[in-house]
Amino acid sequence: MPQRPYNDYEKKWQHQWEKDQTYRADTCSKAPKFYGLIEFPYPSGEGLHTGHGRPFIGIDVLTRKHRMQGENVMYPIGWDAFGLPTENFAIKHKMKPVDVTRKNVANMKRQLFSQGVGFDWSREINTTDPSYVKWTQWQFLKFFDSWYDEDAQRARPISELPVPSTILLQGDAAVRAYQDDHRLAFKATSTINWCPKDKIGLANEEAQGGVCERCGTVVEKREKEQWMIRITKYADRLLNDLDNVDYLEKIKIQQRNWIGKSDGAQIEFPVQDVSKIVLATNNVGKVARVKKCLSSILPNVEVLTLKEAGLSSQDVVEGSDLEANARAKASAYAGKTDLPIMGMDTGFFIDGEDADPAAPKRNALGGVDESTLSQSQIAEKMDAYYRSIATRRGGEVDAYWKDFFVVRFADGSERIATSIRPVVLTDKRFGEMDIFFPVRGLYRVKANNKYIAEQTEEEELTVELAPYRDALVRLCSTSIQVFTTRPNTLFGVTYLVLAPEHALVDEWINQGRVKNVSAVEAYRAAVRRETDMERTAERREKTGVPLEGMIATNPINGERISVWIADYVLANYGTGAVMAVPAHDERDFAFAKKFALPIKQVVAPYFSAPEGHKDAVRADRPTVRRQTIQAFVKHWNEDKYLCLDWKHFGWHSGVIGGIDEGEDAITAATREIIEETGYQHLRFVKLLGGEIHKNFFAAHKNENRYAVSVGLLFELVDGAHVDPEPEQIKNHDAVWVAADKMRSFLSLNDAVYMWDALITGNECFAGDGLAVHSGFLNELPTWKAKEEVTSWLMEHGYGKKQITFKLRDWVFSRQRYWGEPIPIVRCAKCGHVPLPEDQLPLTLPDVAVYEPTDTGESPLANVRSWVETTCPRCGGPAERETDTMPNWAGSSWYFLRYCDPQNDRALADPEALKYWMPIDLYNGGMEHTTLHLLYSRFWHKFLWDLNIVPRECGNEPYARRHSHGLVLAEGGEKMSKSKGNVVNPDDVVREYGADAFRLYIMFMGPFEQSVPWDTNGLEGVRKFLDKVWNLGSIVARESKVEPSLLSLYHQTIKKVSEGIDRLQFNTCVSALMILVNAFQDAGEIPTECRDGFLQLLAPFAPHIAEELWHALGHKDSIHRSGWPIFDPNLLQEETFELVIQINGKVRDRVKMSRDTSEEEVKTQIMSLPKVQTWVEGKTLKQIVYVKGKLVNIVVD
RNA sequence: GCCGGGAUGGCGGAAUUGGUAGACGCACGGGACUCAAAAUCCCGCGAUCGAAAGGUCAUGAGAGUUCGAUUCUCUCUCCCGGCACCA
Repeated sequence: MPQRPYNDYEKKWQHQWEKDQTYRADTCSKAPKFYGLIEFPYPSGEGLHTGHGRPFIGIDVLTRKHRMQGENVMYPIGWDAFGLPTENFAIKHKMKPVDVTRKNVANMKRQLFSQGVGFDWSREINTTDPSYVKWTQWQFLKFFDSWYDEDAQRARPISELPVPSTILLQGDAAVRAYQDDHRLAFKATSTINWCPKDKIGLANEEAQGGVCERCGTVVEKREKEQWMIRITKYADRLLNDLDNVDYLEKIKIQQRNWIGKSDGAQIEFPVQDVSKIVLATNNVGKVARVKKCLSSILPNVEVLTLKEAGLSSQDVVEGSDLEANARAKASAYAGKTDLPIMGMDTGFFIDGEDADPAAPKRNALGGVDESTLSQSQIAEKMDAYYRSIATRRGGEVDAYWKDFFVVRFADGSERIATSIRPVVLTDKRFGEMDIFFPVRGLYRVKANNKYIAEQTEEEELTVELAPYRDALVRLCSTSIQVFTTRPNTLFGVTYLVLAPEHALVDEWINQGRVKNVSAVEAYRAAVRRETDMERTAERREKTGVPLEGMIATNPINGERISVWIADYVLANYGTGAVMAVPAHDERDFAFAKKFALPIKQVVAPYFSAPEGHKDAVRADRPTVRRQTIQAFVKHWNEDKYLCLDWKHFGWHSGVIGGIDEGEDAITAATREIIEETGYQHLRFVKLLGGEIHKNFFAAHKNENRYAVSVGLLFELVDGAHVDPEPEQIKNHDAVWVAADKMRSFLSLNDAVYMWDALITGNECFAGDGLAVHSGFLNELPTWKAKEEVTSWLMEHGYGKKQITFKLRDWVFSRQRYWGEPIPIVRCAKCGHVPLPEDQLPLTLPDVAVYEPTDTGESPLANVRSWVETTCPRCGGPAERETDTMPNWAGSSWYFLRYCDPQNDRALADPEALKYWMPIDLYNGGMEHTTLHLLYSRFWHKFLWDLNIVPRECGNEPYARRHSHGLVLAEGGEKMSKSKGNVVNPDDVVREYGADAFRLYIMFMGPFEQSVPWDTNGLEGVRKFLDKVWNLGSIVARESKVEPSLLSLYHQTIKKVSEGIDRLQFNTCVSALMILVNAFQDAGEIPTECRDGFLQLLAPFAPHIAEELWHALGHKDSIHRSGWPIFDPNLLQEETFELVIQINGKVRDRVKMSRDTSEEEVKTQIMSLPKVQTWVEGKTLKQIVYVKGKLVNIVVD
């Protein structure tokens, strides 16, 4: 038997393919395209291990099939080459990262080549190439140069950002600051996770569980100014667009969880500190307005005019501007009352007019003495004046109200607030003039685009006057904003908790309102010292400190509640504050227990039988409402409980009974237990959770019952027992049930619920149910109560619907050398200035020392010659940004570059992108489903928004995403260098050949599951390949082909074709093995099967297939030769084996012709001897016939 | 704790809409060839009772739906992955 010289032919074909460019993709092709992608590898010094082979070879098989089908296939490869391991290795060995990278790439490239992976090497890219870095930096500058338009739901150039007139008025610097606040790439100080070992800031994603993802070191917190990217703006789109892509379901779920959308409400809890306030004016209009605004949010603030406060009006010398006027008015009454005095002044400013801020109204009056005119004359004059401006300026002019408020307290302290209400002046006239606000008829509110006279009072308050009202509220109280997903529990709020870092805490401390400052500060310091590790440690005891002196008001019921700080509330989620509902939230419950805070049930579990159930409410029967109890009675010395078995109704429950008029639950339960069971000496132990509601048909009373029920636990003191009255026990027996049988014994949901409460001791109910003890919400189901309470909050200005995401903005700065420099220059005069495009790429300085600094600054900061530069805008001296980008940057767009890898005018030619995108299949590891996948989807959407990626490509880069399982070491553990269990593919390829390696990798198990490596398994596929090799010596017979063999051949085509499409490679290999075994058994390969079989084999074992293909006399490569097609008529043979079951058990099989009719089948099988013996003496009940498969004879 | 996914021989795993459980491969046992070994080929290989024919039991455990359940439903146990004080 000839040896199979795989070493010779594998090398031969690998070189031939390279020479022939067999796997090259052609962008100009008219053929349908197929873009298959694997995650490009990081060129590590260790090279590839066998696990890497799985995705590479799997997608190689898939793309080879598509190529053979005549499609224009792109299967590219590149290197994600920036990164810490290379940098650290280079530092350690005194090398340059660029050289380390080059060496590693060469090695891994050789490995891939030797495995016969059909990559299009002409498209190879490397993220560290300056030609690639250029475009990564260019795209960063696009983020810098963009803002997110919420209305249009897309990114737009910053030049298109509408800047409010109030900002424009403040000059260039203010405009720049405003723009900086809206850029998608922005700089912000944030607490970062700092790895003291790697000396690098980590993204939240890289510091999960409080340890560094790379080295496992416990991370520290540091404050640092970092570049951030506003990925949160895309949260909704990243979430919703998952519906339009074909990802494995588990991948979608992970993405959804990571984005973490929560639907709820934002609620404002006022912390009022002013109860009476005097307005330093007798202007009725102003007073009315203030009263209206305040009463809507702080109803118990009493607003007095000077007269009402018993103060006589004084002449006030007007100041030079609004602030001075307001201040002067307030000061005029200082010392004359103990009440706070509010001075206010309001001005009307017209954009572009030469307004006099000191006396704006005089513009309208044209210097006429105000005192000589009546109110209506003033109004008329002003009306005419403003209208003339609007008309002259083309109908519409930007204008705004500016209000200034000063509250002066008796102790001399002041609180100030301003509000700005933008409006548009028009020459249209609506409604009547308001003598106190004389331009009323002429303006339109910018925020809602409605003319003043058309506004409802509601709109006036919530839209037009919102800034005004907010300012007033701010003067009379502080308010705490909380986010909750369960606004329906608002009546159950018993305290508030702020994150220790919350800004309000600082504010209150500064105002001297917190009475226990030292305790609060001590707690905050302790929290700051904690690592994330400690803070999130499991089953951690709740800690916290009350803010003494701060009392909040529950807006829905006016209850006064305490305010705490505690580290279980996170500063960076929601509003950094929560309303605590201990009865319905586990964390709040634990906290309330620890600090003895009140717990108030506001949701009752609700039980009702589903429609059609025997216990379901019956429409034709009356409903009787009752207070009831359900009691579990523990045996006096055994672990068992007294229960009721309702003989005729199928119910198993605790002792159930009604509460009579004037009775409490314990008395009622005691009475019922004695009456129904006869046991006498009871001791009450505790209540089981709160009340529950239950609606059902009470068969024993023939009526519907709405029961409000309470669970109780009793203990029997002794066995004293008196037989109960027969009347009491006609419906049920009292039975003893062992504790461990209780759960399966109890048949009623409510009984099980109470039992669980008994066992777990859990008094906190976090589920949905009916609102109770909740005023106007009572007995509404949770979903409805949420709606109702939210509308109430909106109506009363205390809150609104709110959606919150877990997703945080992307920390984009790394303080390391081996990454893309961020192409920004810091200029003292101009701020952050982007590098002009013609200065890209900004390359790393070629320096000897690039070790990280302990200060947390990038090593680049030490390279002064590189750092010092000139400002591209003003030409003055400036410094370069020294942070570099994270690895995720280059990998967020590499799939676009593959489409046109050498382009130096664009990141890729739009035509190439249109042709190739989206990616037909993207395969990668589950470890990248949260980060890389999300970042790159986001990045792609952004480019798409800006039309850099053409519309035709779609806004999702990956049409289909799949993931592969790990290859584990032989013992089932993860392969790792430290464990020394890594299998090197080079050894495998040398010893068994590339084809055997590939085939085994594909055969070892389901593609998406983790499977341990097994060297013995490799022997199996080697034997298979030997068989294939030796098939050559089997004579191909031209004579008639055995029908069963031909049918098997067509089945194999079907199985392999479909299997590859579904990435079920293991079953494809097994199908090929079955076919080869059949060829061998037959001693022939039918000529008509010969080529097709090799074609089916080619994607898996490309070398041997090519070798045998050429041995058959073919001149061109098998890999572009076509793909066999099965004939559906040949899939089945004419006869089949009918399975005969009797009562579901297989008793016989019989050959049948496919065209036998059902009748014939049935009569034929009944006469079979085996059937006879099984059926004899029994009555035939039914015969089930499944065509072409089986018959099931059912007998009695 | 929450969200996913899973559990099938000694092992990796098959069994697309409920229809012959254990395909294919490994390991193991027996045989042929050989002086012998390797390689190769042939046979066997879930458990159990039986001389055999054949029966019975078996897809993590328990229940249910069905003529029929590895597949669907419920409860539980264990394993893997992800998230984790996210209000």
